[in-house]
Amino acid sequence: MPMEKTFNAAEAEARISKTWLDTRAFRAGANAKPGHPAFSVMIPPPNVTGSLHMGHAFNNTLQDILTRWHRMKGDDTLWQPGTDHAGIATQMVTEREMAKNGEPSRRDMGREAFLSRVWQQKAQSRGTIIGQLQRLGASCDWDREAFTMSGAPNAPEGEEGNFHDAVIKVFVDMYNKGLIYRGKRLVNWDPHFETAISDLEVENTEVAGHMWHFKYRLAGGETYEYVEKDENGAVTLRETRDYISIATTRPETMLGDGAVAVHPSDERYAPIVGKMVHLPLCDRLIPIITDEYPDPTFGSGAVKITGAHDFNDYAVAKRANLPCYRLMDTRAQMRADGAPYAEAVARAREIAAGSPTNESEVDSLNLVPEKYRGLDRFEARKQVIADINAIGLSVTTLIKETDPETGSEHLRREPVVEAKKIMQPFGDRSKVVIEPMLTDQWFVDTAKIVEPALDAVRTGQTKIIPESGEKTYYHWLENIEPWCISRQIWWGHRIPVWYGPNLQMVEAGIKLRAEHDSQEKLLGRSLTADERWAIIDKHVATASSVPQEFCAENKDKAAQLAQEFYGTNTKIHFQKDDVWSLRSAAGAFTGGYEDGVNTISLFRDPDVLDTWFSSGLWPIGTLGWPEQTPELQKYFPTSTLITGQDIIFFWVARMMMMQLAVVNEVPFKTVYLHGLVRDAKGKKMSKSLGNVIDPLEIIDEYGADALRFANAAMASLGGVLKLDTARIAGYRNFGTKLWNACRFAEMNGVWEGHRTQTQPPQASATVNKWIIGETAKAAAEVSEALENYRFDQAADTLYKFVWGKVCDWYVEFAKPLFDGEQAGETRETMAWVLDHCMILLHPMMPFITEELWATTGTRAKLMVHTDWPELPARLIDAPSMAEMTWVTTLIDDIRSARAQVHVPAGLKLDLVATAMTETAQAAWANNAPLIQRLARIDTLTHTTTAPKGAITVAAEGATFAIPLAGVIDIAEEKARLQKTLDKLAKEIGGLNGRLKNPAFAASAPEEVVEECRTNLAAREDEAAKLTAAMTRLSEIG
RNA sequence: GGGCGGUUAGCUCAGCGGUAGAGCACUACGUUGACAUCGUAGUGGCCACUGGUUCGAUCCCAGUACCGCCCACCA
Repeated sequence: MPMEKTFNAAEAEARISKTWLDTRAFRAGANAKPGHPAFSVMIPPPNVTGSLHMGHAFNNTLQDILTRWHRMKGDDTLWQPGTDHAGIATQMVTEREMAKNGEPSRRDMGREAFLSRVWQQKAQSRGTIIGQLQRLGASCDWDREAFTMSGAPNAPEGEEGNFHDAVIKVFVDMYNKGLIYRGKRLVNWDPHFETAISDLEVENTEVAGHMWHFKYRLAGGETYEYVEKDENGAVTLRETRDYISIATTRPETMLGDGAVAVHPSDERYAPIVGKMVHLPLCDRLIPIITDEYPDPTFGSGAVKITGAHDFNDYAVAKRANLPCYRLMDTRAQMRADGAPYAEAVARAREIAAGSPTNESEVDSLNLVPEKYRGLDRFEARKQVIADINAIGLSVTTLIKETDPETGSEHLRREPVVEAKKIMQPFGDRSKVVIEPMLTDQWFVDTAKIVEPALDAVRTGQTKIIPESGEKTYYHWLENIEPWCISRQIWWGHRIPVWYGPNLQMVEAGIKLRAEHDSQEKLLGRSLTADERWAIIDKHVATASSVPQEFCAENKDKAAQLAQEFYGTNTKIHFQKDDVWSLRSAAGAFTGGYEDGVNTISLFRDPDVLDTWFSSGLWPIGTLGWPEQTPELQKYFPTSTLITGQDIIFFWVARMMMMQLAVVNEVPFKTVYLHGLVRDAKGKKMSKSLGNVIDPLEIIDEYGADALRFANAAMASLGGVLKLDTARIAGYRNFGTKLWNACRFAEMNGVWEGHRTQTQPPQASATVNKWIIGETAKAAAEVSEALENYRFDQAADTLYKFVWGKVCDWYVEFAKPLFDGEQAGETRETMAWVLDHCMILLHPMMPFITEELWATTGTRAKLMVHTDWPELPARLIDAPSMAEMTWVTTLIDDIRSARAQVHVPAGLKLDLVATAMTETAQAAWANNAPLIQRLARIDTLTHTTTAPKGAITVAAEGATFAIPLAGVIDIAEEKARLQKTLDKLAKEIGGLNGRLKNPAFAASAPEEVVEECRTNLAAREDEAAKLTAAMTRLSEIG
């Protein structure tokens, strides 16, 4: 059956993909040759509920090109696929889906039920992205598909695997090595998802904000002389003040202020440092303290310090040992819990006066006055401002107003509110304003594991390309902050830590148990819950609030650790999962108590790990670690990681740190970083802009190969990736071009009885020798480009070779040859050349090449397993190359000359040679039919004198004339010649200028000088010929 | 504020010491033994600006302007 005119991608891709999958063509080690190295790539796992976007398409195309290339080379190749459980994102997607379906909410169904619901969601979505990757042609070993939550305790059937075990083991190991710790820190809190997030998950965005100025009055009605001076020390303002002025962009946080800070060098406030001020709206006094943090030149120079809701203030509060009062709940509403305000503030005053306290008590005190309790933080802000304005504690300014009716002017006082651009933190997922929040969280002590990760890149053990990526990497790692890894969500790896009472609490527990029992005996009844809690609180308050941690792989091991810790005289009991607090932990003492054996209650930490903690273990986790699997032996460290530069910190740096910390090896030898795929204009693709290009639609329209080739072509190192559909269409056309060259070959019997040949035929015709050489050249260039991750150069080379050399010239040259003596050799050559086009293109365009491969000959193996060529340089035959350059240049020149003087394209002309060197004559003789055909020349005659009324074409070693007396417009031909002469003159001028400069001859390398001379001679020769032609034309007209 | 990149044909980009290239777009012609998803020919550039190094700079260095991206705690 003859070939169709075009490749039917829609039909063929599915069929070919099935063949690959059915034959397990992508399995690890497929096509591996003995003695060849391993080549392994870890896919950046897409979110399990995600779908393929252009970034994936780009990223995976590059991985696939490398993988297919190495597989063809015979390397032991593994491309490890899989998906990420993507904690917050997946939980969000599932909850949204549940809401849509009218299912009960997450909290209503409870943790266990919700988790199985997420697993269900995962099962549903998983096929989507995997199928989409397969449509792209991704040659992953699909039998090895991994999942970052596989083997989790609640995983359903079919989700076995040990990724979860690996994650937990790493946590436990790192914990035991002191690399992971828990602490109450100020963290970024996402009020929408009600979880902590890491620094990296915060997006700082500039928004329009306001700055308000408040007065905090000095206690006891004290006053001071407030003096401002200019830079020369001259007094510019002097007044008696009974207040200090502070500025804030977040007025609602003033309710939690612990102090006002000024710079120690700030003379304006020197008289009042150490004095107390009234905190407006609150019955509290706070001190004026000094700290290096306030900038005397900014605002009033005085800063309110709210330790629990601002990162800078927190640092100041720590230095000054100020209590940090938390004002908001997990949803960033003003707290409504705890004791009434009057009670809380009374206790706060005691604490301020020096009464002993601890972190947990401070945290439990709700210092939000009743009227603000339960308000959203932004609502509270409005209220606070209004209330401060009302009591006259805003800094005001005088405004002159004109009464529109009477025209009379009067002055009015108005609070100063500055409009100001402020940087505001937003959650990268939730897009809500992030609240610094003082909570207990788990951290990786990154400072302790960062050095090996830095060294690995510094020493070149791991190479990052482009090189600028290394600078970014260093910059971040050298300034690394502790990594908050606990998340207050449900979908994820639960932190393997159980809490029990610390020894102080055990002691307190024994005491409270005694009190509890004696009370009951005294009253002769059971205590009420309130009575019981009162006892508990009394005893717990004096104990350290830090719980005893038991970090272990599982419950049993935790129990074992606990038993060892508390001694045999205790009974270990696990509290229900979802509730935990130290208060209730202590409360457990009032529960099971039998025969002098204390019941110790353990609670498992309800939090889960940051998704990036588990994906940080992707390289070893997917290979079966902690088992020492053969795959781990063979494929780790992996060869190349290809990923977006946007996750260099999230993922790359953390993989480096974690792999080094866990197995003391780098996870990969090379990291290839690429930018974000943007639209043709360079804009970010976004739904709101409506410029999103869906890779699947592109595949439907142009085929996967076109998209892939476009991706490769735009993958220049470090550049911005602008995707233009016009370009994709162009590469689809490129595929068609190759297709039709093969179709042409088919029509000419090239494929008859063809079997794959690694070595080219012994060619006698220059054209065949030439194209064999061009093929060898292209193959070498493509290999080199891929070696250097220059996908763009590989694509460019192939495009130019296949279209510009094979199709434009070789196919045309072959046409006359098929009729001659060298027909057989030419058929063989063409088959070999086209085979190599397919092979070299296969990593980039796998579908069309696999299809052509099957269509065009008898093949021992699928294209996907065909050997990558290593063609010896001797195939590049210099004389043939030179001769064909002469031929193609001559054809180009004749065509150009004809077109410029408007000779009809179809008209065959005679050619007259007025001068020809031996080389030129040989070149002509060898290729006459080719030239005649392509330049539309009838005959070649030789004369010594050029005919009059002819156009002239100068070639190397020859001058040709095309007699056109009466046909051509003399003026037009003169113009044409003049144009060429002008160009030559410019070149000659340049070359001459250089050669005549003595410094040039003295300093430039010999070969450059020589090349200049040769060039000049050639140009001058050509110019002479054309000048002569010009003269002849002038003689006529 | 700190860091990293970019500025080359109308558009999107290569090139990065020897005097500028591709694709697309555009113009003219064209069914020449595969291909109109095509062919042939052509138009189009003080390679951002200013200095410096060099025999020679689009390319190296310094500065300027503009444009991106990343990081950052000015209340």
